[in-house]
Amino acid sequence: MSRWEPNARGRLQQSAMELYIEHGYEQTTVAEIAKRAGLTERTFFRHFADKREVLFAGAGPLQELFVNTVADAPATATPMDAVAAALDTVAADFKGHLESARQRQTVIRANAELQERELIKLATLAAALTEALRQRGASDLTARLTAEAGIAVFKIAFERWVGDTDQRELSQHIRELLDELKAVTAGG
Amino acid sequence: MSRWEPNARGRLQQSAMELYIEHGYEQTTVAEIAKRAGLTERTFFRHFADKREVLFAGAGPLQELFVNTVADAPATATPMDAVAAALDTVAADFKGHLESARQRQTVIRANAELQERELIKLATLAAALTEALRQRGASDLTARLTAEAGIAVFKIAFERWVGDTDQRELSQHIRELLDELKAVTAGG
DNA sequence: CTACTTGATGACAGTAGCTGACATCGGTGC
DNA sequence: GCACCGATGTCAGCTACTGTCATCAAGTAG
Repeated sequence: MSRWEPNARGRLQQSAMELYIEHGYEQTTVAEIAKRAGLTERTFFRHFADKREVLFAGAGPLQELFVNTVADAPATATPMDAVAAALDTVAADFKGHLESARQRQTVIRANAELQERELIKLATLAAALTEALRQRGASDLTARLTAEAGIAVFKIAFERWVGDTDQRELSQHIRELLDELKAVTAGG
Repeated sequence: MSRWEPNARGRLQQSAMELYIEHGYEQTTVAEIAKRAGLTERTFFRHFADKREVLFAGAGPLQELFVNTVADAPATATPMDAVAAALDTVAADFKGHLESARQRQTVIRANAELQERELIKLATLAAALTEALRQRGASDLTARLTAEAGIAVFKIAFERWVGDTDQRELSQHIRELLDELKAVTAGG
């Protein structure tokens, strides 16, 4: 028998999410999160860099999925094609997790610090996408802009997905946004 | 004669900038900034919501300039045309301030908290742009996406402007990015 | 001229996020 | 059996940030 309960990190994530929902992010102290998880405040900070980071554990895997899909796209695909393929893959990955996504977004939308953290996660994702596109031979300029446009599409599609009351899938929102992007930039 | 030296806010901004450059953002305490400005820590927090905000006083006027230019664009202009016009106006406004922009970006790039704050300022700007485009009659979807694309162009152009060693103007970078955006979304 | 109000600042105490240093003690390898 | 490792606890401390009350020049009313 081991000295401690297993999965301290997971318990901290769950406790944090519960408390952020119950009382709000600002009203929750790290000490409370740790206590609910059966740990101390100091241990919280060994697992997560700060009070915000505990909500963003999924960012790493999401970025991997994005980057791998771009890397695996056929060599003939344009940069935007490769990004579109990644968006499809990611949309499939979110399928069935609408409710948890909604809860998380509700917490984040209620607090500016959390929005900041989400934005920098998306910016990091865009940087990783940029690098993946460069690996495929795109120019710096093309890679950077395509990545930013792709992330913009993802961000807006995601917001609409969790905000909508109808039954549209994330992948449908993404397709709509990609079409709209083409339309919006076509003129002139 | 008045009771205190005038322009406390400006003195705080200048002191903060100097100290962030001299010793770095993290190594600077708010008490030090206030002391250099001849004030107390408490007064710093009456002028700025937090230690980061003192670097972003220009965000408000910038947003106004963006929004007003979009609003004043001819009724026949497409949403992207209106945003392009705003980008031109903003580029003209930055002309001649390359060195101060560089200093500021150097400080921001060295610290994650400051990058987060910059990102949320850009997101707020995108939201304001979205609203301005909606006022012109654009749909929610079009307005949102055009605003985000425009801000992406601005962000990348600005980075290249302050990062480049050559003599290209911000407006040239913006034109190049707008062309590239069209090219990148045209395919398929 | 006096009294009252206003507004920017100072003084001070307190909370909470976050860090460094050291102790603890099951599990693991030799 | 012993040394080491790694996850956790304990504790002291710094600093960002807030609430509250005091201060006092300048403006305003009468």
